Order: sequence, then structure tokens, then C-alpha cells
Amino acid sequence: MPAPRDRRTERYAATRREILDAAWDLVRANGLGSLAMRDLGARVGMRAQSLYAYFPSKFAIYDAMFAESNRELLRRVSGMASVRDPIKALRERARIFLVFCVEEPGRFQLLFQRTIPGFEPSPEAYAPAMDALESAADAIRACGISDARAIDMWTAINSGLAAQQTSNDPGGDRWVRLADEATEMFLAHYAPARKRKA
Amino acid sequence: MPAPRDRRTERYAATRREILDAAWDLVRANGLGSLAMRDLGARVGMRAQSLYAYFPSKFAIYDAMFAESNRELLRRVSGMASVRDPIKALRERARIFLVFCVEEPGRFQLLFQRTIPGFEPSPEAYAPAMDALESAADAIRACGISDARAIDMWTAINSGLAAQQTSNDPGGDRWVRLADEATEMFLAHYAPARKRKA
DNA sequence: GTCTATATTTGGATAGAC
DNA sequence: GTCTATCCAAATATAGAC
Repeated sequence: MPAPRDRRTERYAATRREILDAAWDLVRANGLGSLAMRDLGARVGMRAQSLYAYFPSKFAIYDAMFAESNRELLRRVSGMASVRDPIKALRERARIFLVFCVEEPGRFQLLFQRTIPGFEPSPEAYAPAMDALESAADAIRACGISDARAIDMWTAINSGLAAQQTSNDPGGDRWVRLADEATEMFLAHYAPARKRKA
Repeated sequence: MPAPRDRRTERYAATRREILDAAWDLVRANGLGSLAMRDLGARVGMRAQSLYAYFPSKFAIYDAMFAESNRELLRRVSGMASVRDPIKALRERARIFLVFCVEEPGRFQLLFQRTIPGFEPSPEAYAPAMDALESAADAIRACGISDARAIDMWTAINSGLAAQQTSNDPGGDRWVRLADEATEMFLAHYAPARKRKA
């Protein structure tokens, strides 16, 4: 089907978008766990109940947020394909990931800390996360690293930096600025003997 | 004051203790964020309202849990003072920390992920955490590391391993088993040139 | 110190009119 | 598609009797 341009459908999609934007605003302001249907409705000029015309439940909203966050992360790291030098690429990838996490702590919490009681992302929402992880594994292999443990170490280091940054120095850069050093440390340990920077 | 043995005071303290134990049970069963005064009361054979005779608010309960968790962590890492070899001591310390985090994910969440909307630990509850951190800094310095950034990197690595473990492989050991390797990687990067294990 | 009773707030969700 | 009206449930917290 060629998806006929349907004004009604377009309007509907636009409102869904508006609701999600409002949800991010609220999460930014009050924290992920404090998102409430009432507030959300108020923010888009609706009663809370009307939101159910767009999302079947609150978790469905979280799920949509989860999905679009993962897509965004995937989009950003995919933009890295152009960088030739694999070492440089890995370093840049770490920076991108950290910026992504730190610029929106609620998003980081949603994606990586699983902190909302009862919420489990749907497989569809989760899928791009696996692509992003696979892409990270590729980048690591491109540096000549084949050790399977390295990828787990890599995710631990970078999510650890992000977590410390958001919970112990929100708004600052005390941990984010360690990104390059962390990558260097990681490479020194896992990459087959390579020249050190003088 | 020699704290006169007062049966009433003792009973009171015992009940507080009982309430906190029950709270940990519930957190273990339902997750940190789902702790509810009703359930808690039921678990100790009281109405929820009666709990207010022992704690002025729910946050006060979280605060007490926060405080005793930090004391417990401090206690465990302090037991390390006896280990002579500083490298061995650091390695052992990482393992202790990881076990501490992984054996009680709700505790990890409470202490390090700051996930309960509105809850801030009191300074008294937080104090032992700073002692534990100071103790970690000592252990790192004992390995000949003076770089101030190293301590931040150390906390990021270890809390990162703990977070990945609890949220992506709960009950398993996929990240915990990387502890020694992480310590090795850390030392190789920060410690003044030292003999590698053949 | 624990209870009953109740206040208060909050939040998710449904039914049905328009 | 949005509203009013409601429901229902859960949760924190207070007042006052016993």
C-alpha cells in the first residue's frame, strides 16, 4: 500500500509526537519516575483521559520513549561509519555515547538503569539497542580486538562513566572528561601491541 | 551518660530493627521503588499507620536503609586493612565491592543510582560513604598511584561493572567475573611501571 | 504502642455524551 | 477526538480512642 496521505492520520501522528515531546519535558523537569498522566495531559492541553486515545497505557508511553531513544543512539553512532582510523573512531564513539547519556539523564535512566517498577520494554523497542551494541562490537573488532570479554568491559566502563557523571556531578564533566583516557586504558589492555603516543 | 539499660528503649530499637529487616525483604521481593508502608506494616504485623511511631516518614526509612548500607560497605572494605600486598588488596577490594552490590541489587540502586523521586540521603547517612571512598583512595595511593583522576576512573569502572551485572545479567556473573581483569587494566594504566605477570 | 477511622493526594483507567 | 463524570486503587499521613 502506498500509504495515502491522510490528513486525519497525519494529525494523529503529530499529536502523538507532541505528547512524547511533552513527556520528555516533564521527565527533564521532574525526573523519570515522576511522570504522571495528569501532568502530561495538562502540558498538551488535554485531560489525562484523552491521552488514552493516543497511547493505551502509561507504559506504552515509556515504551515509545524507550524506542525512540534507542533509535536516536543508533543514529548517532551510525554516523561514525565514516571515520577511517579505528582507534579514533572508538574514541569518538565513547564521547558520543557519553554526551548522549549525560545530556538527558532521564533517558539514560530509562535505557540503562531499568528503574521503573514493572516496566519492561517491548522487543520492538529494544531491537535498535542490540543493533547499537553490535555496532560497538564491530568498532572494537576493527581495532584488532577479538576477546569477547572486551565488549562487556567496554560497556561497563562507558556506562559506568555516564552513571557516575549523572548521579555524582550532574551538569558537570568530572567523569565525562575521562572518556579519552578510559579508551586509551581499554585499548592498552585489549588491543594487540600498538605504538603508544610518545 | 552510661546509657542505662532501659527495657522500653531496647524494645523500641528491636522493633525498628524488625521494620528495617522487613523493608529489605520487601525491596528484595518487589524492587526498591515499590516499597510501600502498607506492605511493610503487614509484614511486621502492624497497620501502616503504626509505623509512624518508629519512623517519621517513608523517606526516613529509606534514609535508615541508606545509612546502614553505607556502614556495612565501610565495614567490609575496612576488613581489608590486613592485606599487605597493595595490588592484591586492591583486587580484593574490587571483588568485595562487586559482591556487595550484586548480592542486593536494591541496595545498589539505593546507594548509587539515586532513583527514588525526591529522596535525598541525610548528611549523617551519607557520611560513611565518604569514609569508604577515602579508604579506596588510600588503597589506590598504596599502589603508587597519585593521579587524582585515577580514583574517579576506579569508581566508574567498578560501579559500571556492578550496574551492567545487575541490569543485564541479574543472578549471573558475566560482568562480575571481569573484576580481576578490570583491576589489572586499571593498574597497567595508572600504576608506575611495574612487573607484568609473565 | 497499636488500633480504627479518616483525611488527603495521587494516579491510572473506563463509560458515555458531544 | 476531546470532554465530563467517575471509578478504583494505592499510598502517605494525621487524629484520637483504647
